[in-house]
Amino acid sequence: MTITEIKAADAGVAGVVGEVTRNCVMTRTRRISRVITNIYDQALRPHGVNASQFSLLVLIAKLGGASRAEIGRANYQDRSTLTRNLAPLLTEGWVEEMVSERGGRSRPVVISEAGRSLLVLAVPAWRSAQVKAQELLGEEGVAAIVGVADSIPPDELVTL
Amino acid sequence: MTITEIKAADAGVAGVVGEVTRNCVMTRTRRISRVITNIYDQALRPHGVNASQFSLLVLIAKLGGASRAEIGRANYQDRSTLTRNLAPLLTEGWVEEMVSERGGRSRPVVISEAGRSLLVLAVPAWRSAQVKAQELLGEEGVAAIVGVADSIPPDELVTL
DNA sequence: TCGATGTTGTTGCATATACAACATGAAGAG
DNA sequence: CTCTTCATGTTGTATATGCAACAACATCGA
Repeated sequence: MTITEIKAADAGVAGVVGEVTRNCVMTRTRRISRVITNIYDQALRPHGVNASQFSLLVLIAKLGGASRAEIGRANYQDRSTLTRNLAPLLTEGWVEEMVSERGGRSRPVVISEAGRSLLVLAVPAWRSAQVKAQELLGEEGVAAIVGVADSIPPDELVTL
Repeated sequence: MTITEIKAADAGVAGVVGEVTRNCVMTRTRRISRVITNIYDQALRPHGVNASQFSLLVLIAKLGGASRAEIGRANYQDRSTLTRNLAPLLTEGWVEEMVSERGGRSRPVVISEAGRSLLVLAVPAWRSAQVKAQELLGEEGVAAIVGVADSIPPDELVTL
């Protein structure tokens, strides 16, 4: 490699770094996710539940008797992730296996009485975190994030 | 618990579920993060690098000789997460330990020649994913996410 | 009825993420 | 110079995340 080529390559790298740094929405999306998740984690910690678990529990309550695969699709998560994220909720007794009416391997889950109690007890902490998050994101930011999330097509997960 | 109390509790839970479902920015932020990350993961896969790693490598290149703690702060990540996320990059040889000038336990890292090559080779895949992501997010969505991410205060991670 | 096909759940593997606790070393206070 | 304090990096633990491969079950076509 000649000096010229080395300089060209370096310029190439610098260009790449600048382009990605200036524009990458993946980097920013993940960054926002970490920061926001942290806010809710802190607020919910006293209740022994984390952000991801609280979120999943609400979804399960909303869907009411959905299978793992259905929950996964509703939440844009892999089936296997769902199976694993469900484990702590089952251990804590916030969620229960249902007697599956629908045949197949479908194994629907429902929120338990303990789960409902947790939601009611922890929702003030969620509200507090929500306020902080809204302050951090700003009005436009909140509107944009809600708008974007609520308009993701149901089958957007490439694999699944 | 009387029938009345049960109904009240149920109404309470339904209210909580509705409120969180309609408004939670944490749930949405995490959802967006999963979907967007997936897009870049797929595009970058042929190059043997994932979204998180590509992102981190660019950051390391941009910072040029930053310590783990500094990289973590720049990326709103815990120190320990940085140490661990660095491992695959070191294994692949995309990043190298520097001879630390600054004393203390500071252990700065730099991008290697192999790392620079990877960036140049993989950037077309990144661009392709970036286009897909922009289509999914929409112009406003992209603007909002960039604006939000770039305005997070440097010390926003509660713990750190 | 039987075989092909598709869905569902699980498990092995690799990585991402954070907290708590610890060891190390630097910098100041006295 | 010593003790305190602070920043840094690592490790143990727990969870989150997705892919690949597999097993189990349903359904449909021939």
